[in-house]
Amino acid sequence: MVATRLSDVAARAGVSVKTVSNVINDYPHITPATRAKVEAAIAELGYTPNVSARSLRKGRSDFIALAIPEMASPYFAELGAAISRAAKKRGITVLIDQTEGEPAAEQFVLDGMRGQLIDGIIFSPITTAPTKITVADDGKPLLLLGERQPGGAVDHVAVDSVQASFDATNHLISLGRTRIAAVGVGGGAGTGAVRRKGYRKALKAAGLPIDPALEIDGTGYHREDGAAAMRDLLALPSPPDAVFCFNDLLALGALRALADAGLSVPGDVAVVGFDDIEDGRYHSPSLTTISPDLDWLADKAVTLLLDRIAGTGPPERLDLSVPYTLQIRESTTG
Amino acid sequence: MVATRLSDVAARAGVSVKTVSNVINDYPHITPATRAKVEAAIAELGYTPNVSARSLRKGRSDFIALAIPEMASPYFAELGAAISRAAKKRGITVLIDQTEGEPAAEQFVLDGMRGQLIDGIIFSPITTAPTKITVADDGKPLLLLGERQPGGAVDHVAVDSVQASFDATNHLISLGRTRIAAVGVGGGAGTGAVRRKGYRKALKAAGLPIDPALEIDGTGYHREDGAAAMRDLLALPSPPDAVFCFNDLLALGALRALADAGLSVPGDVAVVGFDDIEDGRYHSPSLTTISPDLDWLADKAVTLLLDRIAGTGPPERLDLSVPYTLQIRESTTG
DNA sequence: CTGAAAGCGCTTACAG
DNA sequence: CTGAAAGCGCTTACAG
Repeated sequence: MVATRLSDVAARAGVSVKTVSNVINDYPHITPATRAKVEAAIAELGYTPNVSARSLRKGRSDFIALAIPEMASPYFAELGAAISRAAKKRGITVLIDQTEGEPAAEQFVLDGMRGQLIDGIIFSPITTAPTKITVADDGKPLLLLGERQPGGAVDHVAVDSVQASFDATNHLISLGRTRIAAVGVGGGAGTGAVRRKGYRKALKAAGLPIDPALEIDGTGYHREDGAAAMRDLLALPSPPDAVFCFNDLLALGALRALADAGLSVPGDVAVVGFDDIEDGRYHSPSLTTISPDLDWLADKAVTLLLDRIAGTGPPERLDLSVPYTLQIRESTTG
Repeated sequence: MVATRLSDVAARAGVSVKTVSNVINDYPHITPATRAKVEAAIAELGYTPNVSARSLRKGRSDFIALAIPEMASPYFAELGAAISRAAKKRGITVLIDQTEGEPAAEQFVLDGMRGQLIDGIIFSPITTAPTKITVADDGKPLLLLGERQPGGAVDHVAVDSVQASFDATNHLISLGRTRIAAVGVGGGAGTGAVRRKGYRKALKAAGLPIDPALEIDGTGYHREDGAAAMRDLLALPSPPDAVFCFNDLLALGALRALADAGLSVPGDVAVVGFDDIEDGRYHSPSLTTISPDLDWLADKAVTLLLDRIAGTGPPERLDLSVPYTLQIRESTTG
């Protein structure tokens, strides 16, 4: 596009290209006078560096990829916004890649997205089992979001889902509920299994029975899955008096099904979600949910990935636990 | 990263680099035998082209930017997903840039996002007035989403907001409502003004009075703005019996405020939105709204922008009108 | 502190 | 149909 090159700036400022490059890259040992001359020339010519040339030479693009199942899903949209913001602060651009949960797309990510102009990858898998995740030796730095891979070789940043699910279930128990359903046990990449673990743990701790009829698959984690799950639960001989949905979309779908059935929330059935997306906060009734600190997550994930890219990260793989709170709202306390 | 270069492939296949390049770029006049040899070498070495080098040489990156106010807002998240998908089909990668409605960020976009590795820009402004939008002569191709700029020099793809707002308001009139409020008249980049135009037009056509007290600013277009607007409307000496909100988030906020006030929808107040985001479809009551065809929008926007980049677009600036439907749901018909 | 030159990995005229 | 070579615009040893 613009024809201005580094050498044009150098000519105009009366210095060598090396000097201009030094100024642009903020290297030391430039006299203020030289710097001023160069900066004036840059301004006059409206020069901007050619990113392709720089990447080619340096072997770094200052781009990272964020691979998520779908950006239109509110949790991932909010996550993407947080990560983009955190990266921008560090001069890094985020490329968002939608895998749509397709195994081939997820494998492409695990293979380092070869040919893509990126220095590293933040990946939220949904199809690939955590145990299947390994990094190629010649691959780009990879950081995983979501459920943990015990003993894996990849950095992780995630909420402690077992503990959070225990807390969510326990909240329902503390309200005196005894038939507590779980929706989303079939969730991908280990999510369903891990959250069910916390759910069952809370039931056991309270001396409540575990009833497989109350554990619903809910694969897909969308509103329609939550609504369908709730309809199934209401059709049971003895329906639940509370539901822990493994994400907020499932919970919002469940609330819709409860409204359709003419039941009151939390009077007849209390509902808890997971994620704290904005929809849930404004919904009527507002949704009790697990609220992870997305800004914390984004900051740590970007920082750690950039450390890996720079080769300055710790020698061992890291497993960071995202702070969260249980937000108690109308769907459990009226 | 990977050390394999074009010349390595050429050496392995026993041909020149030119031939390998020809195979990769699908140029004609390659014998099937040569092609097979080259493809075998590529597969054996796991070769992938270096994108920086290619961009530097060709002066094209096959990246386009999508500049939107915020990707966590459901409408923009859904728009971003649709545009990413449409671009991917054509081998183009979309870079999402969040302006957060900041004037400086929007100006940066209008200046062609200099220094960014992109061939063109799809831009949804929110702060910059449509009349202020012009393109630099040396700038990259730019395509605008949102309200029209009459007589401007930039391609546009947008819903006919006047007509759509007329339809939405008319739907409320046809239900016998007579005090119809409008929320969002202060919306950025002309949106509020244009939608109010359609709203007023419908009132006039029906012989209903225009009451400025029923036109609420609603700037921000988020749920909280809709809730605040609704509370203001309910505090009027004679509150409205219907509300046309200029986007779905405003409408969802209004529904929340109506629920808090113990009013029934649509019994006491009917509500219409604009955008057809997924939240509205599952909300209880589900939201009557204007539903633009986002896949149509994404396809046309990407195609037209790529034509501009290639220099094959029509000589005149284009103004494409996105098909839409009025989705009638519970918030107006119970 | 600065200059001249090589080279990152491609694509593309230019010859053959 | 293929080969040898130039050049896209940077950064970075290497000299001075």
